[in-house]
Amino acid sequence: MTDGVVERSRPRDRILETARDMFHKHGIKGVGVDAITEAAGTNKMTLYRHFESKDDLIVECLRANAAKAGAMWETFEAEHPGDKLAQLHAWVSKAAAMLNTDGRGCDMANAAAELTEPDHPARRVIKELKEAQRERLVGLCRDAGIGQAELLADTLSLLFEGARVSVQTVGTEGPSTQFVRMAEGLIVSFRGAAAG
Amino acid sequence: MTDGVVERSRPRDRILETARDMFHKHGIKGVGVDAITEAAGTNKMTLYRHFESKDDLIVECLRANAAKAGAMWETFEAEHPGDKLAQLHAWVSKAAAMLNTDGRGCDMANAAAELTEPDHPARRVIKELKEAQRERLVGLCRDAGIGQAELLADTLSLLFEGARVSVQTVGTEGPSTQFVRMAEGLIVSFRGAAAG
DNA sequence: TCTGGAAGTTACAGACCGGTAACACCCTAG
DNA sequence: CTAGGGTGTTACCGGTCTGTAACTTCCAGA
Repeated sequence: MTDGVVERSRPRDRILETARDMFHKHGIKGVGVDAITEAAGTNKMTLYRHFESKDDLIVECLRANAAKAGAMWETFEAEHPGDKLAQLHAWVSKAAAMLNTDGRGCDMANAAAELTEPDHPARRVIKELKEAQRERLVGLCRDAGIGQAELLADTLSLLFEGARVSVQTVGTEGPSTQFVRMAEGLIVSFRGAAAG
Repeated sequence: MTDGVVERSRPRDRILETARDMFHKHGIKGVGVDAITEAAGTNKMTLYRHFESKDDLIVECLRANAAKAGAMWETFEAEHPGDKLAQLHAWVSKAAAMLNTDGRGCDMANAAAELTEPDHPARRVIKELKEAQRERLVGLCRDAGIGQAELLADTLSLLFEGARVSVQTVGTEGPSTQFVRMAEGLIVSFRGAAAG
């Protein structure tokens, strides 16, 4: 009933995919390894043959999420080759779509909220992956010819991040409905400013 | 060592205060009722004489947090009586200060990330309290003479919310450093626009 | 066909969880 | 002094958690 990844793929892949889905939906501490392996159509021993611990599995899930998010950027480039400004608009559009289709926030942000131990292995990879994402957005803004690229990128990412948690707390009818208008207005405003 | 609320106050107050602090620091599922009562200098039975369940305690903690946040607004009015624009700037300043002094995000947002059950009692009070906070900020913007008060209030709250999760994921040196600049720029921009 | 490794099964350890029962205590109001 | 309510103490329940041990089954490749 709950399981959906019982296709015949390698157990490790099924576990990773199932864990990603369940962590996303129910939170990390809200899902036990037994539940993951059962939903993945396998068993606990197999999980512990492929992952050192639950923490290790968490880290791998976060990396897999980042990889999937990274693939999204390639579609922007593929759909608007060379047109960095169009890719930036595509980012806004994609972000807005995520707000409406997914009531849960960013997996990394949610994980950071749950895993409070300062030296938890997930914390350093969260920071690493978030910084990489920021670099990417800054680069896109810069290549789109925007002067204060860092400031725009940071503003956009803060808005998006805030919108995701807003969806999680008050739902899709809250402040997040204004996200596109805010983001597009900012881009216009930054493009209007001195581009050097 | 960890406990700090062993002053002689009523056990219920000590439990509530301690739980607020521990939930904030370690997350909700990261803290057990035993740990709370021990840190509060009391015991589990006393907790369950004052609170129906852990979920009930969570709800009361969230309400207490909101009450404390509400008190903050009164200081704005007290320090800038009648000057709504100054109060808005005070809000920005206070928000920025929170970003630097508290590495954890908003308790309600964190709780929403952890408590994923759609009908969890905490979810409805989170929504209720967040909506009340939004109303308050919208009202302040409107009273400050800003035309698109809702849009500014939503933008500011999304920025702040995003900044808090950013601090939680990448630390205080990330995009959140730009929060004040972004917020003040927005206020200027909105004041420049038609105020009707 | 044989073999070796991957995967499945069962059972368990040890800890922690939320929540309750039964009882002893203490302190204040009458 | 006494009665009673709030509090503290201890022990316990049933469940869940991560992680492991020992063993069996299965299947692909030589």
